[in-house]
Amino acid sequence: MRQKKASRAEMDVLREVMERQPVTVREVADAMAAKKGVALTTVQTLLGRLVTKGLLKRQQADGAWRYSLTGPRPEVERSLVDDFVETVLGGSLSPFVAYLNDRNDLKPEEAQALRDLMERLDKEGQ
Amino acid sequence: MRQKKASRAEMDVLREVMERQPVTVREVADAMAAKKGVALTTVQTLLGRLVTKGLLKRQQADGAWRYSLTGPRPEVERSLVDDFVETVLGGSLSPFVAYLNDRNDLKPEEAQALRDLMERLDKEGQ
DNA sequence: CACATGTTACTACAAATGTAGTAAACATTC
DNA sequence: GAATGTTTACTACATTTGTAGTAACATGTG
Repeated sequence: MRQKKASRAEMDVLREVMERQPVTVREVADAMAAKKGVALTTVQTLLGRLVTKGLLKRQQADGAWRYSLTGPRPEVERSLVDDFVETVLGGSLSPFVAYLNDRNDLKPEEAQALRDLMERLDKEGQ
Repeated sequence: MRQKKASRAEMDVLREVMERQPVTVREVADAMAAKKGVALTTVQTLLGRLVTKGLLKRQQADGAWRYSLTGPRPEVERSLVDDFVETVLGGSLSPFVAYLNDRNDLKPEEAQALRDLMERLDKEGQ
């Protein structure tokens, strides 16, 4: 089930939602205001478009809509990576590996996760 | 020097260029025709936009323009990944790790590269 | 050289995106 | 319950993106 793609601006709010769901328009706007001044109504529009695209849903909660992901977060994130690797890298992971190699601030859990993956790959025998 | 971003359609041709540079409009169009029917002039427009955005440059070669990356490929790819991790994943790599975990068709070199990275991380301590 | 063919430059235009204003609906407070 | 603040629904509009047509220019070929 290929997910409809979010635009770049939409991604910004999608990320906020992922991190605080279920969240209100204002909360997202405030969170974003920190880095970048964007009007409340702009956020509202973006959230609406994300709902239309099926990435978000919203439910009423004490007099205001609260937005949240339609699916489990890990799956959504996964499909984002999936799309990126496919459309941008053309399926090749080497650029990603190169990137990781240049980046030395991996969080311990992340490093651990990668380590686990390697182990699994080894067990599976290439 | 934050690179101007390529749109999705532009990415398609950018990838072709990366793989065959320096390449002509027709070559890119032909290569793409395989998967997706797109007019020669469309490719031309896209290439032009990529030049404008500073991602590609072109030089005359026996009567036809040949397009190629303005910078070294690894660097371009890296900045693509960089941008993705930043704007889409918000800097977190866990989603990527999750993705890798679900994907079991890593090429041996890629798996090896990841393994090398882990080693380096281990050596670096923490 | 007149024509067929390939190459490039412009132009076009609908759809998607980025950004936001305005006004109607509610809720809150003297 | 009139004034005020908050939330939501619509509408708007300039850019950017996706896609391509047309015309001008160059070039190889009888």
